[in-house]
Amino acid sequence: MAPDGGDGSRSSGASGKSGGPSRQVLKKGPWTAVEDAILMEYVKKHGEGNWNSVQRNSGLIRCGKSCRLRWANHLRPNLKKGTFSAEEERLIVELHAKLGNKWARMAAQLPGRTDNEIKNYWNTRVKRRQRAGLPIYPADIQPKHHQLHHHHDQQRQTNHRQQQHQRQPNSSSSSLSSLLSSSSSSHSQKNSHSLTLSLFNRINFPPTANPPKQHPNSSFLPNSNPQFNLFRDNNGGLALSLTSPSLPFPAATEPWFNPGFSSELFQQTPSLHFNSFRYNNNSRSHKEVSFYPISSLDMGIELPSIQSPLPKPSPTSSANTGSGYIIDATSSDAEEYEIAPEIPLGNSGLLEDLVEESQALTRAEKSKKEKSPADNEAKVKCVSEEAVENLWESSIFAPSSIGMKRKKNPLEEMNSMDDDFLSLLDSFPSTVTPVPEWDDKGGSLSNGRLSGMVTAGVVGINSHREVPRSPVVTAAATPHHEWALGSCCWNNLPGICEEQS
DNA sequence: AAATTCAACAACCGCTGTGGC
DNA sequence: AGCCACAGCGGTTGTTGAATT
Repeated sequence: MAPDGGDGSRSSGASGKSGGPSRQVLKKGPWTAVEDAILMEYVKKHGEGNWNSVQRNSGLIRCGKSCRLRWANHLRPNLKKGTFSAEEERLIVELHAKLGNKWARMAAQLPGRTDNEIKNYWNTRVKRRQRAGLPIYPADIQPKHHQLHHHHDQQRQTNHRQQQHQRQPNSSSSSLSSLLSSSSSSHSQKNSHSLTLSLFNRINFPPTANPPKQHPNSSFLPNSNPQFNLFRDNNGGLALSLTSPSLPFPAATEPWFNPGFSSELFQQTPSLHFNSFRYNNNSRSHKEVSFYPISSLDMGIELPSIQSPLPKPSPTSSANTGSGYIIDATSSDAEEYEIAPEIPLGNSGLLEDLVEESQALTRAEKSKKEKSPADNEAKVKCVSEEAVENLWESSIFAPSSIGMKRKKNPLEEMNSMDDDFLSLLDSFPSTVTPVPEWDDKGGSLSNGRLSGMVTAGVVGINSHREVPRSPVVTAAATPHHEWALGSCCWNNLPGICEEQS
């Protein structure tokens, strides 16, 4: 094994076990705007991959792993930021029921979303529901991944956790979600008929004025929800899109909106029309959540999270059901996915459930040795399910954007910034290397703005270092966007920025 | 107003899988 | 086959701001 791949991400800060070209102490912690700019510049010039060479060639004092993560989670085009839509949440729940803690695979089904994002969302959601005494999955979704084709993975993860426990006896590890995903419980099953809250309470979607964009290579799936469309692509994969581009950007009036970076983007591209959703958070009653599209110009405030805390169950109403919520599972979109509870399993994360599964595993091991016919049958089932799943996972097209969240501007970081920056400037290659194809198409974050920004930083606006970059509009937001982008193919990107016409 | 709690997010860590040599 | 470097994944932790007490 190659722990950390020698990418120097270990705490000591030495850059790699081989010593490497430099034994510089690698920077950790939050990324700065300057670092982001450099990384984006680098990726634009050299493309993705070779993350370990980023440090060598760009002067970034970051390990390759960190660079990859930063790129994947924040800088790459087509990233969708902001709160998850109800539909996305629904999808996440369904996918989790199906896949377990396979965040990356789930992310592949959620255009513009990262595994980290989904993971974070899930963990907090699980925590919240746990605290509220609610089952993890809504009544109409039952996990089925546990005893099927992911057993191996979970076994591996379990081993992994055990190892970590051995290494870190004090670690509280065993996260809730991993616990959940690795445990099949009967809890949810028990509650499946008494469950009174669906996470997806009634959501009112008004008809949109804009006709849905349709993937040219996809077939449009009928969907009762006028704001969301499901597509089945050529590969049989499913994808979700909004009928109008949803760019959860802040308005230019947001305090963290960096006007010098790309607010002009908004001004210069009148053709872009951003919609978002206003969340009518009747949070106290949680009876109804309504969305309606609004202009980005109307987005003066951060959208409240739909992941808002669940109300405390009233003592009276929660007596029997564990919660006092009114179920209103009107979402019909899930029909497209149909997570059928072939093996009805719950998933509450309760210890007893873990024990149960452990016993079940033991039994399974036994029967395995006996090579029962049922075992073979199960294997066949596994294979076929995997085949279906492979079909499922092939959809990728992601109209979205980079949306950056607020950042802080800690003074201490300001102090270190100059040093960082100077060293970066010293080592940043000045030669211009060929720009990937996609750079030509969209323009020029790099050679225009970014360089300018870096330069500007030199002459004195480095105090904006922590000012987050404004979101970068992708071609997805433009009417003539090539839809079949694919979140994995960056060699043919339509430009990170389209601000220049 | 201060302290506390919590949700959301960003980033790191440790591990596995894979491909090249 | 073994080693190494790298990419990627999943779990965990730390930080921050908002909400609550």
